[in-house]
Amino acid sequence: MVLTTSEIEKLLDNAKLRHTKQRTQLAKMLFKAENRHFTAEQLHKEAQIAGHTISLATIYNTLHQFRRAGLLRQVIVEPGKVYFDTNTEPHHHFYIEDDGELLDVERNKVKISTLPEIPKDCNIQEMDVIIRLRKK
Amino acid sequence: MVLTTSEIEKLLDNAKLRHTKQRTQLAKMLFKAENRHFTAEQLHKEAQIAGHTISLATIYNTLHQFRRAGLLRQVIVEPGKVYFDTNTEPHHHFYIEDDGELLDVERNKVKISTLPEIPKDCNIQEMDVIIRLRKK
DNA sequence: TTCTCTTTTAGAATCGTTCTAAATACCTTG
DNA sequence: CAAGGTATTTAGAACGATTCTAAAAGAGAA
Repeated sequence: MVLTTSEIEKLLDNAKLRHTKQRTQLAKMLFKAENRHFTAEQLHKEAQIAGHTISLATIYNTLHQFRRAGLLRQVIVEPGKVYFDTNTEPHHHFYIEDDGELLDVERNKVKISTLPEIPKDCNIQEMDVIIRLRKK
Repeated sequence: MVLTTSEIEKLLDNAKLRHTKQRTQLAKMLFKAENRHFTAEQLHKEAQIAGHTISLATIYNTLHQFRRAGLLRQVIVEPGKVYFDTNTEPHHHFYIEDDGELLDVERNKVKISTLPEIPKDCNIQEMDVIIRLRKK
């Protein structure tokens, strides 16, 4: 299931971003029924294969704009590389170290029953659980 | 409490690493009673302030050797920067985003009662819990 | 000592990402 | 529709952390 043009327009409007060719193309690639994990470079390659001309700088700009608009989330599992995730619900990850693949773990699949005491001058911003896997 | 020279020698022997001036200096800086979190650059500055002449390349080499020997662990919480941790026991972290500080959370302070099903061709390598904090 | 192998080093190279400044696109308003 | 002003895109330079390279220095054995 791919978003229709008017759904994309609504999405960009909500994010207070102008409708441009590049943003529309990227939104169409990203926001489908299934959630996705990808890096900026991967998305750039994919866009080129799809025949879109879009610079890497624009990929980065757009991903950060989408992130600020709450449409994407960053996942940090490896030094020197940032993954983006279209699933913005609270949830966790499997990370398959052999091939750098990320998989979602639904929030309710990891039950955390005790939490440590938070330093008194701090608030919890987010909580990441990463289960690192290796292929047998 | 600082390790004695002979304790350092034992540590390097166990890691099957020759006793060199640089490795000894770094081991003395790192393995004290209290666990530490630091980046390669931070350690490099600290060594220079302590009056040791040691190149950044050697810092990196040595940290990776210590890690392979199980004396250190890497923590990945921020894009483009690797933290090292002298605490090699299974445990978790607070990460104070405002100033990039890492704090240990003892393993038993986070009780994980349910785990998701692991993909059948994989083994759990490690499990990281990072609680991201912001100062009020 | 001398020989060999390991370690250290400065500096170059690399990689993902961000920055810069110029070109282009978009959206008003006349 | 044209003009003007702002937003966006872009190529390429710059950046920061890390790794690599090749040469010099150090350690250990004979």
